[in-house]
Order: sequence, then structure tokens, then C-alpha cells
Amino acid sequence: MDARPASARQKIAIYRAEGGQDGLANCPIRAVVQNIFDKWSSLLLMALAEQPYRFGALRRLVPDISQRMLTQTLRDLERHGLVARPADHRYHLTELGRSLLDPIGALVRWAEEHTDELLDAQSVAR
Amino acid sequence: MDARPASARQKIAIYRAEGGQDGLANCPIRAVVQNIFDKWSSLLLMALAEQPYRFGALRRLVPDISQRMLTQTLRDLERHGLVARPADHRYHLTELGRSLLDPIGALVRWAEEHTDELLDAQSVAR
DNA sequence: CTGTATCCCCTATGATACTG
DNA sequence: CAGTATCATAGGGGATACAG
Repeated sequence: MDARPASARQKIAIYRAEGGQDGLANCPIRAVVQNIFDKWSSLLLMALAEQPYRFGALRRLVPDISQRMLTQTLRDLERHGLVARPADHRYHLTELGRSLLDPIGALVRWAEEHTDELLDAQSVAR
Repeated sequence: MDARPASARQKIAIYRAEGGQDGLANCPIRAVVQNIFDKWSSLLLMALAEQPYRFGALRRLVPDISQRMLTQTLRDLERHGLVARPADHRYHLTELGRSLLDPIGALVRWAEEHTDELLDAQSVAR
């Protein structure tokens, strides 16, 4: 099903080649992936994909986030240039943030397509 | 175990369609994304994308992972059905695991393409 | 070599209270 | 409403020792 151009594999090969004995220790992707896919970031990005939201609206969209973490995550996203907060406090995605929606969408689609398999695997292993 | 309701898929559909009454609190994607993109999982998946590796080889590939976390992460990946560990201890991706390489690849490509912007944003914000 | 079992620190996160 | 400040805590994760 996927005879695709081995993108991920290539990248890994590159990291390995450039990084030498460091293996994947210095792979620059790590920081990116781990910063963006922390507990709340991707969720907020998805929420803001739809439209700009204010602080309170985001809280309602993600009811189980604490005020503290909402603030903190939004600051992180701002710092990474993915989200902007204008004077009217309507958080919205930047151009960079919107560009992330495609990869995120790919992940979401994957999760949708394989939800059953994932659940099956877990229930078996448990 | 047993036939869990197809509600997983439906929740996704709901979440995607409307944004939901309960917001994104019950979005099943969250579990998937957060389970797979924890500190080490995606890294190991990328490593195993190339070829099967044994425990020691993986340690060398990811030098800054502790033995404890390597074991634990591999067990998690097994439990999710993404990685298999045959008798010869050569960990390898399952079909499901391989199917994840595409979305991960999309993310990696994004990170590569936007590394400069990300760094700029951070340095400015700092 | 491939793990498991302990101990323990420390960070991420929640809860709560306060501020502009 | 949109935060900030402070305190408390569970759990992530490293270090180490041990086991098959």
C-alpha cells in the first residue's frame, strides 16, 4: 500500500549521516515535534484552525485545560510564531501556524483510519 | 475487550463536524496523538523505519534515552500495535506502525521546511 | 545482551487565590 | 474577562543495582 518515496527514512538517514556518532541525539526534529505536540498545543492549534477564539472561548472548547496551562500553552505557541494575540485578544493562527494544519491533518486522518486497530491492539495486550 | 461501540469514530466525526458540545474534551485523537508523540516514541518509530534493530542498537541510535525509558517506550509501542518484538529481539514496525510513517514524514518535512521561521520566532520573542 | 526492580528527584500540571 | 502568583502533588524519567 505504500510504495512511497521513503521520506521519513531519508530524513533519518540524513540525520544519521550528519550527526555521526550522535545518532538521533541532536536530531532537530525532536525539539519541534516535542514542543508542538505537548499535552495541549496541538489541541489548541486544531481549535484555532476553525476560527479565532478568545481566552474564555478556548477554555470552553477545551474544558479540561486549567487556566494556567491555557495561558502557558498559548504563550508557547506565540513564542514559536504559530499563534498571534492581537490587542482584541482574539487568538488566531499565523501563516506559520496554518501551515502546520496540513501535517496535523495527516495525523488526525491516520488516527481516524486506524482507531479500531489501535483499540484492538490495546485491548489484546492488556 | 469486546466490541466497543463505534463511538470512537463517531466522536471523531462529531468533533470534526461541529467542534462538539463538550468541546474537544473527548476527542479521541488526543489520546492517539499524545500517546504516540511522547518524549521518545516518535523517535523510535523513525529509527525503526529504516530497519529492525535490537535493544542495544536502539540505545546507540538514541544515546540519551535511559535503559528504563527505552524498555518502557518499546512496551508502549508494542501495546499499541505499532512495533513487534519477535523471539530474536529484533524490534520492527508492524503494518500499523509503518502506516504511521507517512503522517510522521509529513511532520518531519514541515519541521524541516520551517526550521528557520521557528528559530526566528523564538529569538524574537526572547 | 536484554531486560526488571528500586529509589528518588524534579518538572509538568492542577488548584487556588489574587490582580488589572 | 484575561490573566498572574503561589503552593501542592502525581508522575515522568534518570541512576543504579540486580536478574535471566
